[in-house]
Amino acid sequence: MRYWLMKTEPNEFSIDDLANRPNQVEPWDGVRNYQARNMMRDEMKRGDRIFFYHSNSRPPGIVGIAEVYREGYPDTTAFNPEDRHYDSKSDPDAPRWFRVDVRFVSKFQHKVTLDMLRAQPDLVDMAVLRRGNRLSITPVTEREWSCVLKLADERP
DNA sequence: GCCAACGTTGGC
DNA sequence: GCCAACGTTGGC
Repeated sequence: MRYWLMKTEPNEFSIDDLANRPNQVEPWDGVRNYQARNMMRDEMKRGDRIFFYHSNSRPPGIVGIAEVYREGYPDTTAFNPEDRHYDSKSDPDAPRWFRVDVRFVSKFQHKVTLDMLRAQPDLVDMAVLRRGNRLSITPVTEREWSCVLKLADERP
């Protein structure tokens, strides 16, 4: 099993939105970046765990855990001209964009903030913390995963 | 609202 | 294939 981190703006889609969905499942669509597409299409497997990260939030940070519920399949929002993520170059016969479905697992008592992550020596190499990183999906190592879980627990 | 970082686009 | 222009991301 692998670990991931997925970013979302909570005013667009938050962990509470996910928890309130029927079956607590939601398709992660609208991603229009090839690196993120490749991870969803090729690498993310059912049962993989996901840190749910709120960006453009005060403060930004990890708010809980989700899991991959359905593995990569075509993102049909790319075919819909009415959709804000419409891409005329995505052909239904050869889809350009993919999504996974994610399922809610748990919400932290307290957000593990970006500042807390940056203060951890064990997390200096964490992909999401790399300077200038804008990828909305990044891999997380097992070591990083348990370090963040510890931070979530330690918080009073 | 600002702006640094970075991906994408398109002219050449 | 280069690179300037442009758009987006996301912290601050």
